[in-house]
Formats: sequence, C-alpha cells, structure tokens
Amino acid sequence: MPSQGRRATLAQVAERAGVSTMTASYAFGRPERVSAASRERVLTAARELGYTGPDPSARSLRQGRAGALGVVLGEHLTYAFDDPQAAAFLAGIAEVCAAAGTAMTILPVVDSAEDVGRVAAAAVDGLVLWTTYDDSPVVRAALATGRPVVVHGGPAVDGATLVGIDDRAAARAVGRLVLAGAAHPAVLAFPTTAERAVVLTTGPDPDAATFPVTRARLLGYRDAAQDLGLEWSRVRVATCTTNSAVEAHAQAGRLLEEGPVDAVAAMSDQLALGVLGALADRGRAVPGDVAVSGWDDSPVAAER
Amino acid sequence: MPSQGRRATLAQVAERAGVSTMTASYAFGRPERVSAASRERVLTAARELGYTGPDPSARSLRQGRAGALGVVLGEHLTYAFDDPQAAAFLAGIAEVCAAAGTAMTILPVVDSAEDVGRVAAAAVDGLVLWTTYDDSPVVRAALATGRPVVVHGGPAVDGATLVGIDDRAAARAVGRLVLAGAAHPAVLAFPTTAERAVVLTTGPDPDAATFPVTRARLLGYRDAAQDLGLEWSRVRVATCTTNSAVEAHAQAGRLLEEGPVDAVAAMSDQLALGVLGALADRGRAVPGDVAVSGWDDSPVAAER
DNA sequence: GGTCATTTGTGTAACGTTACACATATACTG
DNA sequence: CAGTATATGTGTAACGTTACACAAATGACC
Repeated sequence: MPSQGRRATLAQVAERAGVSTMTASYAFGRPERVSAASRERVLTAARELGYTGPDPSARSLRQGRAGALGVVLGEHLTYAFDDPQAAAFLAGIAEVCAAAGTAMTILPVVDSAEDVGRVAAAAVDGLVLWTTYDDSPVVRAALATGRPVVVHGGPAVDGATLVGIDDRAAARAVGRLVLAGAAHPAVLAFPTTAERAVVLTTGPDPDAATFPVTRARLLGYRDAAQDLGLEWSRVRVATCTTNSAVEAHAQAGRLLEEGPVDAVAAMSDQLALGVLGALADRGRAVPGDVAVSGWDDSPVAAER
Repeated sequence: MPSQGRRATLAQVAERAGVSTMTASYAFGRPERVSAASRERVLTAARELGYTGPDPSARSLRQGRAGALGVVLGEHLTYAFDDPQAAAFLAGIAEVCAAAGTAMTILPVVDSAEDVGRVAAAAVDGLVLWTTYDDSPVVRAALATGRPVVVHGGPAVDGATLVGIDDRAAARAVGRLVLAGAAHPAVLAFPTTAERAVVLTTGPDPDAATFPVTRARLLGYRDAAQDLGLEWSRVRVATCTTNSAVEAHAQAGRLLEEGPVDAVAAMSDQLALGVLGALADRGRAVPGDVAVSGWDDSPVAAER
C-alpha cells in the first residue's frame, strides 16, 4: 500500500529495491542507463512506497532548469481572458509549451513593488512579457533575473528579444484605406499611458504615448493621413482603457456624439466591434455612411 | 556593475556585505529579523553583484513549497481559450492566485503516458483539474502526487475535493421549462465519452456517458422528461466534441435535417448559440417555433 | 586468451537555500 | 543592579536530487 504521511524519497526506494541511489535515479531519469532488471526492481519498489518520481524542486535545483516558461501579462491578467488578442497569445504559447513538454507559469504581476518581486521569485527558465508601457519596472525585473526574456509588442529594450509586427507600417497601410476621402476621420485607440486614462482629443502627438503598440499605430495612422493629404490635427482620437467591445461601444458613442465622423480606424477588432455597435444604435450604415477598420482578422471580423 | 555570466549566490552576497550567509538570507526572506544596517549592506552588495534574490528552486526545495498552483485542462488545453467556460474558469483561478501571491502553472497534459508523467514532475503545491471523464489517468496521477487535488465538475474520486454545481438538479429544472409541451424534443450535449465521438441518437442511457458533467445533465433532462410525462426514448440527443458554437451550429443542423424539432435543451450557451444559428439558417423563429435553452448565463446569452 | 569497447553499478560531492538552536548584545523591569 | 525579555548574528545540518568519475562485469574480436 502507498505510504501514509510523508512522501518517500529516492534513497528509500533504492534501499528497498536493493540498489544504489544513483541506480534508482537513473531508473527514472535515464532508463536506458540501467539494466531492465534493476529498472523493474526500482519501479516496483517505488510503486510499493507510493513514490511517484523525483521531487521537482530538488531536480530543478540540481539540474539548473525549472522546466517552465514564465508568462507575465501584467495588468492585463485581470481581463486577459476577455481579450481575444491576449487569449490567442496565451493559446499560442500554451501550444508551443505543450509540444516542448514545458509547463507554462502565469505570473500574477502588476506594478506594485511586491508584485514585481515575484518575477524574480518564479521558478522559470525564461520569461515572456505581454506588451506593456515603456520603462515598466516589470521589464527591468525580468531582465535582472538573467534569464532569457521575450517582449511581445514592446517596449524594445536591450537584452530582451522583441517579437511583434511592424505596427507603424501596418497602421499606415490600413489608415490609407479607411481614412481615404474622409471629411471627419477618427481613431479609436488603445491606452496611450500606463495610467490608461480615457482620452478624447484631436491630432495628438503619437510620441507622447508610452504604450509602444499604441504609439506605433498612431504614428502609422498619422503617416497615412499625411499620405492622403489629410491634416492630422483634424483627426479625432479616442482611447479605451481595455481591449473590450463593450467599452469601445461607449467610447465610440462619445466620439459620435461630440462631432461628425465618417471614418474610424480602430486598433483592434474588438474596438471596431464597439464602433459598429455604436453606429448601429444611431442607424448609420457601414460602410455606406462610415468606413470602419479593425485590426487582427479575428473570427469576429469575419462575421461582419 | 552586475556580474557577467553565472548568477551570484547568496553566500557571495553575504561575504561581500561582511555578514554570515544566514543574515543575508534573512535580509531577503524575513527582513524584520535583521537590523536595518545589515539589511542595507546586504541589499547593496546584492545590487552590486546583480543578485536578484534567492534561487526559486533552492528555496522551494528547502521550504517544501513550490509557490505555485497547478492547473490541468487536459485535452481541453488545445481550445481552452476558445471555450468561454474554460476561460472563465481560468480567469477565476488566476484572480485567486494573484490575491494569494501564488503563481499559476498550466500543465500541458493530455492522455499519453508521457504527458501524465508531467503531473508528477510539476513543481506545484496543489492541483486543480478541469472536468474530465471517469477514471481518467490524469486524475490518478494527480492523486498519486500526494498533493491536494480539486476536481472541477467531476469525476468524483476519493481523496480529491469536488467542486461544481448539482448539474442533475439544474438540468431537471431547465429541462422542465424548455421541454414543456414539446412534441419533438431534442438535446444538444457535450461529449459522452473520452473519445468525444459525435453521436446522434435517441433516448440514450445517461449512465453510459463517462463524462460526469454530461451524464449528470442528461440524467437531469431525463428526470425533466419524466416529470413532464414525456417519453425519454423520443428525445433526440446530439453531441458535440467541443464547447464551440461553430461545431454546435453544424450538429444542430444535422439534428434539424434528420427530423422535426420544436425544443432544444443545449448544455451550454455556446451550444445554444449554434442552435440559434442553425435555426436562423432555416428561418425558424425562437421561441415561437422552437424553444431553446442554454446553460451558463454567459454574456453571449444576455444579448439574445 | 588477451585486448578493447560497452554495459551496468556505485560513492562522492555538489546544487543554493533556510530551519533550528544557540550565542551575544541590548533594552526593559522593579 | 540583578534578572529577564528582546533584538540580532552565526554555524551546522539538512532539503532530495543528479553530474561526474571511476570500478566491475560482460561481450566482441582476432
């Protein structure tokens, strides 16, 4: 019968099997290194003692590998599962981890000093950070661990690999299509600052945005406006605090109430969905009355 | 400057700070245990050496705690992020973990023997399993680790805590409403077996379903049918392999093509959504022509 | 039968940390 | 000022495992 109380140790298994500890270790970690007979004896002894394999922490310490990839969603964690982009990102990582046989550790980290410390305290072999604002303390903490760091969407920092697309160029291309011929162009944007304040302004300075993704796309839209001979100062820009259709609906509503709009470039399909909702409320036709663009080619986009 | 190459060790930090290793350890792990002066010296030395805190694995080994909660989604992992129920479940766990300062480790585990081994190899303090079928090897592996195990939605097993609702009673209540007065009742169900075969049958034996959730809800619907004086053997049941509106749309289509239907009890809002889609394709009115019920009160349900 | 390669087993020494128990210094009590 | 409580520092001994190097046994080959 399996042991009651404390878990058995590898040494105990070895003793019961009548072999050395190392032989028992090999039986689990490198089965081909040991004869079939010994292996069988070890596994039998293990079963009898209720030993289910080497202790993960001890193994990690000795081997110097944690066997897990750390994922930091930052403030996004709160609503990551509501945000299709974040969810898709997680799903992608999960798939790769599954293939690699690696665990995926999600770190609950926002900005508090206490939280940031958790990045260093996590038993992981590397870190993936979801897009955050420039100079976020989380990025510094991640780099300080000395482990490999990948930042998705920015900010770009020395020592970390940046993955993502050329947001500026893409926004420029999209902007040229959707803003073409518009008399009253508008942008529905992600947050511009770490505080995620809701902003409703006109022709803002893209470089003032500290969220790299937002900044790059604003720059791209401005490029597009210039390409089209459109005054950037006449483009109205509203921000949402999260990538949510519900919130976008409300913000788009404000945008529509406070002035005429005949083209909206939204920074995500979720935001675009909100725009469509707000337009529908007012009986405006798309694309007849108002041109709308989204971003990610998500399933939602296909349906409209 | 931060050390190049290998990470510094606590002993090195202590030496540089001119204190014992234990004092350095306390400076990090229990700051109030050490004088402000020493603490400062230790932290300074650490900064100079690029030491970011105790090695997580070593700490785990010594303390006997991993500081992480393991989550096993099983085969669901592949599409967990597409399944609103699974996503909400993950979000809830994530929230609790964040509050508790615990990491959340997602284990890529399906049924292969290799995968199941990963449950034992994970550095976690406890395990949460997403609903799976009876007698799944993953459940056994989880229990064998000797760590606390919580199973969401079943199966119920000795040694593990089961969380979930009384699916049978709830299904009975819902079934009594939606199937009332139906001449051609139908059920759109989750998979019945581990193989997730697509089934289209009539009055199946609920107890033959090895997915506890499916079984309980089928039992509840059958109870409802009896309550209503409806022959269970006349209730048509179709299954979907995943909790997806797209697939439900197709399955509901089959259901509608192969015979008349005037009431559908779907096991989730996603499935119900598929039913609505299939009905819309055929110009059938809801609830005029066909009564439809979902399950989870998800946001999607509110919109319809 | 002797040489060499391969298979299999073992002892030792870490991996980096913290629990524990004890020693010393300092502060408080009456 | 003795007596006691509290604050602070330290040495030792694990925590459970595996890398490494070596030894012994086995097999292959001519």
